[in-house]
Amino acid sequence: MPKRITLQDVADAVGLAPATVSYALRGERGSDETVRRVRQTAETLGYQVDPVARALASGRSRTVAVLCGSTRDLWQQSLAARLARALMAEGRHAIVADADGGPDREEELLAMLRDQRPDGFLVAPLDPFAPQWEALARQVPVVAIGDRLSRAPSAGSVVFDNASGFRLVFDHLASLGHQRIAVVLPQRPSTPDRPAERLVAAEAKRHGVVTTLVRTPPATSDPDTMTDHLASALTDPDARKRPTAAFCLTDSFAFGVLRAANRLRLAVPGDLSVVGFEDVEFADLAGHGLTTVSWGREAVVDAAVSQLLAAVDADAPLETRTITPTLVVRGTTAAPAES
Amino acid sequence: MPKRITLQDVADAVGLAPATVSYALRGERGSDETVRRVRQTAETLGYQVDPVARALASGRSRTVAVLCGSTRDLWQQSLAARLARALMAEGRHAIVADADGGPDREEELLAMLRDQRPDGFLVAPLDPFAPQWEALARQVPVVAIGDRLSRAPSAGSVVFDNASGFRLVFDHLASLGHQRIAVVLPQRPSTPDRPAERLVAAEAKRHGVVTTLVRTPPATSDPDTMTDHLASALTDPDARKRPTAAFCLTDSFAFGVLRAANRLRLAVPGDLSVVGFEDVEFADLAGHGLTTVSWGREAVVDAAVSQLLAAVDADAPLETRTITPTLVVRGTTAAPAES
DNA sequence: TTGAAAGCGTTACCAA
DNA sequence: TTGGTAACGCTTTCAA
Repeated sequence: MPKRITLQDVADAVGLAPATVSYALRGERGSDETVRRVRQTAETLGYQVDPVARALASGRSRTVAVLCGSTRDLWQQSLAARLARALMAEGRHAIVADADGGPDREEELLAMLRDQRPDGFLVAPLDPFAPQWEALARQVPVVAIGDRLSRAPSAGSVVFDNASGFRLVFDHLASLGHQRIAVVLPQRPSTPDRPAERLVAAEAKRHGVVTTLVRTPPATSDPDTMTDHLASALTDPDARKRPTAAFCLTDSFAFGVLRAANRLRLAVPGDLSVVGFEDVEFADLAGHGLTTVSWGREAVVDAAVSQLLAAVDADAPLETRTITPTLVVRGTTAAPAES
Repeated sequence: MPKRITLQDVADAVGLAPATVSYALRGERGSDETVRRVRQTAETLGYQVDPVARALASGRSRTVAVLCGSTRDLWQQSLAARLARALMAEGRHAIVADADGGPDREEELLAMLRDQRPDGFLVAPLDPFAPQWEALARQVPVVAIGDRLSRAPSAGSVVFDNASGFRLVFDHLASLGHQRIAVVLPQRPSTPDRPAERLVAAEAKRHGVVTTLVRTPPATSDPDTMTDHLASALTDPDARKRPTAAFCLTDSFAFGVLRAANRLRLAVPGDLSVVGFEDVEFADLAGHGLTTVSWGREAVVDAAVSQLLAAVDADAPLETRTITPTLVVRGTTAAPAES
């Protein structure tokens, strides 16, 4: 077990005090000459700071905690992966945790993560109202993705312009002549920044279309559950009451709908047009293609990471950034003629 | 900023020395009565050990480092997410890093991760021959996924029974009458545990079929690149030389092939049957379905995590575990008749 | 069974 | 500009 080279070793080698070496290495002080010598010696000795010791002494760790609601959801999984990559690119470690659907688990994880002394938090909150956010945001920069943390004014956020997104979808479907639209949304209550019900109602009214809300459990690995939930909504015995389009607020749901349609022998898009609300990869390959609202993941990741690191490094104030959607049309068709 | 409650605080409150409290909390020693009192007091005070201080003092951190080759690859992304979830379920933190395709980056990250004092490593090695694995594996338990670390005999591994996987695929395709099969594989050299070329040759010989190797760059976000690479292999002007099936060693490649086929106006599976070699979700939804070899991700994750934690906690020896494949047939059809 | 004291490797404050 | 020295909060060895 090769013993670790410590600051003390470098100090001894260069004939200075550990403190001086520490400062020199960080470029915080020291004459140019000293800094040069110290760096040189550290280099040849192969010295590397010990991040753990540093974290204990300084309270910061060059680590960012990423806490997401559930990586079972493909969008979040890909988001987490991208955030981690972006952070690494900035020289930070990501420590990722997954609340896996439980708000209580979320709270517990938060406490554990805080103890790791991360320099900042990137969270996709399950419960944006939870009281713990406030205390957290006061201690360390926090950027929430998807919902603002209403109780924690000092936290930053990246939110989605849902109103525009809904408008794009309903404009599209209505222009194709769809009169009855099923909206598939998660069971958990909607939040101020994702007021699904309200937006659906508004769009329905604006276009004079009929909507059916289908609430499904969060992305489950079990497609059957999903199918069961969807089947009843899609198979009204009276064909004139059956929805001709499904608008899915999660792409996982969209895939669930496609599966359900398969089992029910509904042609997509012949009998049913399907629209997703995220932009998972391979939307172009699903069946005849899946029309989606795209939010530009790079933009989301960048808005979150750049904002957080600016706050961490330069103490920049946190803010709310809004992501604007685009509609990518694939595979939706006009509503089938009434028979 | 509410001051942190330390071991000292608990010790003061209960009237014992910090050392005693430390031991009692961990259940390492102390009379039953002492342990009870200490725990009780810690509880009411809301004491939580500081993981950073503990890591510095003890050298262990209840953290596991997960290093993967590239989370751009969907399979690895999902693997990383599942590993993280499994680790959390066992009360460990995951610190995930992504070498993002570069073996040199891999080496660099490894050094950084080691400094975080993880209790173990879970790696999907880019370069299983790299010398650094040996030193690492001697210091801390390492489990490699996908390839054994030949230079690090003390490391454990989870490998895939590729021979069986290839056999399943070729048996399937040959039985459907396919005579010319394109095999899409990554450009990076094959490894002892993934001897793609050798297995292809063996299967080709066994079934008397013709194979074409198509080497593509690793999972890229740019579908065009992929299409360009594939196009030439799939569009021999002489139809009797054109492959009737494509066997893709990565599902990302399979999706790439499906995209390429779309652009080339090749019907799938009419003109071209496509088989994937991983089991990404939604394989059932891609076009008319994608036949895949499934490796049971739960099994992979479990084999890796349980083995690693047994070594960490109980000093159990590490071993090589092999995952056996299953063929999931979807959407492949008989080879088109020769014209 | 309990406790005192010496680390663990840095950083930060305050003198020199 | 530099250096002592005291944290940081815990574990561990060695004595009591």
